[in-house]
Parts: sequence; structure tokens; C-alpha cells
Amino acid sequence: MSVVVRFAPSPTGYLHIGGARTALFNWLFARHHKGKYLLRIEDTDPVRSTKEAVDAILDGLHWLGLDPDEPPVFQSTRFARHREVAMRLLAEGKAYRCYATPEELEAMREKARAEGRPMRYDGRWRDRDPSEAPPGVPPVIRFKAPRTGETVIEDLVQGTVRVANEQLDDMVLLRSDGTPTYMLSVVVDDIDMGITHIIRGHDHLTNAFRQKQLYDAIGAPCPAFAHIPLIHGPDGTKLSKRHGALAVTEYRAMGFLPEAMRCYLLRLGWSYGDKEFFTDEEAIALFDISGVGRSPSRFDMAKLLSVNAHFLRLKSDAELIELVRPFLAELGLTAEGEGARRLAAGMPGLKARARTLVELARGAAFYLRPRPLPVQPEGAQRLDAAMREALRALVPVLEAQEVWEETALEATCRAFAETHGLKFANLAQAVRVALTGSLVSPGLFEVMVILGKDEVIGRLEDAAAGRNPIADGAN
RNA sequence: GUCCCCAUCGUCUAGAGGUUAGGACACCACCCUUUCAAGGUGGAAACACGGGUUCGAGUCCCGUUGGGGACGCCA
Repeated sequence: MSVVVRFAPSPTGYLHIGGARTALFNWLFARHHKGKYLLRIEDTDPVRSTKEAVDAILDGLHWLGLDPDEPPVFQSTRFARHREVAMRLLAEGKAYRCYATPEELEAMREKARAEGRPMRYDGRWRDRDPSEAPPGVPPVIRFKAPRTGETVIEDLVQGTVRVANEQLDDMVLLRSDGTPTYMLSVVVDDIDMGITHIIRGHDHLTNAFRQKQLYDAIGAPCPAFAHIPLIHGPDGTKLSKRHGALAVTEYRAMGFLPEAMRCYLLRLGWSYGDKEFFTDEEAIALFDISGVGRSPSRFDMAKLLSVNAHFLRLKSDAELIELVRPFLAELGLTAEGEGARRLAAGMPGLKARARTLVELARGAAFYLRPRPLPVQPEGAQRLDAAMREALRALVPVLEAQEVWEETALEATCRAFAETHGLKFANLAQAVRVALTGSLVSPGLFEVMVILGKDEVIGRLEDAAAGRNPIADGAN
């Protein structure tokens, strides 16, 4: 049997970390088994579903490289089919019309709450004759669920999970306005789409019992279930906006790489011995549901940053130059001609110091900004009058420098510091500020070589003359 | 409240009855060093608790505690 899986988000919000990981596991599982990975948009609630959310989900999946193998199925287009199945169950006596009013249901809930019992529909219309139906009340169609025995799920992750049927009530299949509910739609669509494995969040585990009963009633084989543990926030509670349940596209904006995102998400709840990093090929070859753990994990930004830094360093300089362009643009910078040349030359030194593309852009900015360079406040403090004098004195020395390469420049600067009675480290920091506007940068002499003699002398003169504006700290 | 699930360093996890309980992130120290990173070396850091079963339990069973999830004419 060939594997068919689906990712089935409801378009009521953005694709967040949890959804992204569910999609990833489905995608990986399908690739591993050479099966199909489908996308179904569960837009059966017209009030909460939006076009923007659909686009955001599609965009997020695309960025992560998790495009579905076929065009997405919109659940709302399949109402007629869902209704058809409901009517068939009704005709077969496996479902019935219920005329209970919202008020009655609310009263039932109140009573259950007061008695400390689970809030369940009491089945008052289950065996009642339709002739007793109150006039003018549009009924819902309820599933006639088994009342005794138990329902058992063989979950690929959770193992055997069972629940007593008394715990479950007669769920609504068709609302009084004739629209199908989620529970019905999911089952019918999964049957029609030929889904073999349902891989989804653990929060759906209890739904699985009801869905299992529906499969049985419809007479369709039940797909294999794999309920993967949820991702929690750093404090162990439900992942929320303030934790990082941001749209995955927010991570794109923060300068994360999709492959880093995938790798991080993969290792959240799944592992393969001590292996930490996986290429896509490795992940596809090694991924299996049996490697998925059962306990929930917490989202950890520090680890994500570290993983991203790892994948950033794996990128070629040429790739990085293209990837960083949009982030440079946000700083109002472009890298053309001389700027592109400097960026390419400086990339090895830059990328070792950046964990994200945002950090990379910020670190690269000094190569691209026009003179006089803005300097950060902490850096400006290093340029006191005495140090400015020293920089002024350094200018002619460097102008006389014939061999403009790292070791020669270092020798020159060390000798200069010695003859002027300066600690080399202090001189170096002052020069660093003059050349980069910051106390932190790639190697000083590497920077000198990449900037070139004229630019270096120009920047030193700016600093000596106190021409640099103070950066506003935004960068 | 009822039902279901979960429980190894702060975090992600390895561990399928006998291990000095391993790795990664973060943290600390040292090395390197012109800053910051990167890199290298080392360190601190865990089996929630209580009962069983067993010659032997992080591993199996039960309970407790703690955490999470589900309980809609939402999905």
C-alpha cells in the first residue's frame, strides 16, 4: 500500500511553529515512504476562515520547502459530499435527527457541571420518534455512537489508547443549517483522499476516538494514527504568541534559514541517536515515526539560533551575498560594484560572527556605508583627543605602506604602537572604531585589506578630525 | 470536574534490565587572540517521589505528585 498523508490546517491564523512541524513530519514521512503529501485547507467555518490566512499558510509552507504534491483541497468545496454521507448514515439508522435547542444543551451542560460530570449530550432524541419533533425547529444530525464497550486506537506514537464509550456522546454531524461539522468533514475527506496515515498534533488524540467510530459506521478502513506531542513555550505552558508561536514567516524576517528551521523542528520530538544535524537527504532516509518521542518539548530560541548559525556557515559566500541583500536593503544599503566586491571578500569573516541574516547584514554594514561612518556611542568613547592624535599620526605611516596585506600591516601597526608608547590593543580598538564604527568586527587587518588603502586612510582622517556622527543605536 | 497523554542535566535528547547515565544548546573556566565570534580543551549540570517485580530497575508494574491536552451546532 502506498503512503498518502496530509497536512490539514484551518485557515484561522498563520502557520506557526507547531503546524510547521506537523507539516514537516508529514512531508518527511511521505518522502521516506515514497508516498504522497497533500494539503487540505479546513475552511468549514466561514466566520473564522480567511483568505489572508490561506495565503499565509501557503507562503509559510513554500518558504519551508514543504509545498504539497498536489493543489490544496478546500474542504468547503466538498459540503455536498459530506452531507451525502451524513444522509446515508441517517438512512441506515446510524445517525438521527436531534431537535434539542441551544438552551436545552446549555442546561445539560450546567447540570453536568454542577454534578461534576463530563458535559455530554444525553441522547434525548436518539430513540425518539421523529413525529414528536417540535414544529419549526430545524434539527441537527447526530451520530448514533456506541454506548457500551470501548473504542481503541493503535497510535503509532502513543501506543494503544483506549476510552470507554460512555465517555463519548453523540456528536453533531450536520448543523441545523445543513452544514457539516469538522468531525464529519475530516473523516469523509480523509477517506476520499485515500489518506493512509494521519500525522497530527496530540491535541487531536481525543478526536481520534470519535473519528474511529465514524470510520466503522461508514464502513471504511481507519487510517493509521500518529499523534505527535505538542510544542510548548519555554515555561512549559501552551505555546503562545509571546513565546514564539509566530508565523513561520516571522522567522524568515528575523533572518532564519528554512533548512535551519526544518532541522530544528525535526529534532523537536524526534531524534536519531546523537546526531544533531541532518541534510534533507539524511532526514528523508532516517525519519520514521518510531523515532518520535511521546513527551512534549519546549521551544528554545537559543537552540534555534545556534542551529541557524550552523547552517549559515555551511552556505557559500555567493549564496549568502544574495540572501543578505533584502536585509541590507532594510538598513538602506545596497551592495553593487565596490560594495559587492567588499562583501564577497569579507564574507568569510562576517559569517563566522553571525547567527542570522539580520546579524549578518548588521555586521556587513560598515563595508557598505559611505564616509563619514557613523560610530556607536561605546566606540566613540575610544576616540578621545589623545587617540585622535595617534590616528592622525598613523595616517602618514600607512600612506607610506607599500605592501598592503595583513601581516605587513600588522607589523607596521605594532611598531607604530611601540614607538608612540601605546598599548597595541588600545590602538587596535581605536582603529577598529575608525574603520568599522564599532568595537566588534572581523580581524582588523583583514578589514584594512578589504577596504583598501584609500578608504582606510579616509576613515582614519575622519576619525582624527572627529567627523563621525554618533550612530542612533538602531543598528 | 471527567477522560486521555506525558515525566532523564535549565532546554532538546541518547538509553529498548547490568552504562563511570552519552551527545547537543545554553552556562563557567582555560587555550588561541587586535575586539567579537569561530575553533580547541576542560567543568558544573539529570533519571520527580513512593511502593513493588527482579540477583539486579533510568529502563517493567502500581500509586502519588507535577505538567499538558480534550471535553461546542470551532477546527
